[in-house]
Amino acid sequence: MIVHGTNNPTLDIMEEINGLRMTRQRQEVYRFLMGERTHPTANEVFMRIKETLPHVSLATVYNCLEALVQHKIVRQVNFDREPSRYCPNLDEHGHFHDETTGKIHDVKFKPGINLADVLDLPPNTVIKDIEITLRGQLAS
Amino acid sequence: MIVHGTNNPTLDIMEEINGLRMTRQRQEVYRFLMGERTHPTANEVFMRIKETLPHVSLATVYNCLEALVQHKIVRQVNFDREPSRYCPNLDEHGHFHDETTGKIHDVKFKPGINLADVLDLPPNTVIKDIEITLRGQLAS
DNA sequence: GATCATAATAAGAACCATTCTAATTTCATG
DNA sequence: CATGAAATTAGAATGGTTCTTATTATGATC
Repeated sequence: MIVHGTNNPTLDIMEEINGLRMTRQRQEVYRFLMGERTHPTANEVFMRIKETLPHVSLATVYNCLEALVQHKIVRQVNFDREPSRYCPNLDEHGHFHDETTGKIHDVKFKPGINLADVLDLPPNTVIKDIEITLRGQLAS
Repeated sequence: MIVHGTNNPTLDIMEEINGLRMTRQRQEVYRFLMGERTHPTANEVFMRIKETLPHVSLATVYNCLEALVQHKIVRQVNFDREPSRYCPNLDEHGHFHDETTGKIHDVKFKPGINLADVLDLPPNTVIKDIEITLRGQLAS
């Protein structure tokens, strides 16, 4: 198999983030996510970073996204069974899917709100991850 | 194509629910969901109602589940990108996925809690659906 | 009850987001 | 520079779900 191009970007920052080695591909994926705030899908990331890394593969995009998610650098967001979307906002927040525009908006919690105070969980429950998604429309 | 059996269960309740005609297959799907509270997948529903309707097809199970969901008779529950699960509890509630047992538990909101009071939504937002999912483990 | 139009079901093919496989390349370290 | 581990690539495979088409059941009307 022929793998094209160089992965030695002498001018690029390659330092680790959260213990994850920042390869060129992970860097491009991450940089794109940080710039875009539209919660793109894996395929949208792929289409876009192909402009910079023409020989990147979709599998690599999936690998990069998985690595970034596992190292808590980005979050994976799922709406029903639609393709997963990716979000660089690490603050605890939910997602609102506007049915009119199709856009996804981050939703903050009101100040002082702790989800454990809202949900009737059994005592001593260890919560590792919370996902709050809403569908609806922004009134005109 | 040969379609076996009869769909004329003289002894069964066939009245509509929420405007949905209760065919034999929909009835069996619904009855099973009401009895089970383990949030089964479509395939699990299929395996089970085959015992009663040996010639039911998986596509029909999916059709029935979709019809039940669209008529707000059951809820569809998604965890990440795992197979959808189905829940006959129509009260507003979330779902807790216990990683230790693999089981899914309904999570009620604490009394007097209104989600609109918790989330920082733009004014006049119309929310049509909310999904709250948690992953973690029940402490011993 | 017979006829007709419509809806639901069955079986299997198709779809498509995602994961896997195997080969190659890159990287970190000595 | 050599070596081993990790990352990338291309393409095949996977699997939950949806689609297609033929058949059957249902409800309305006579």
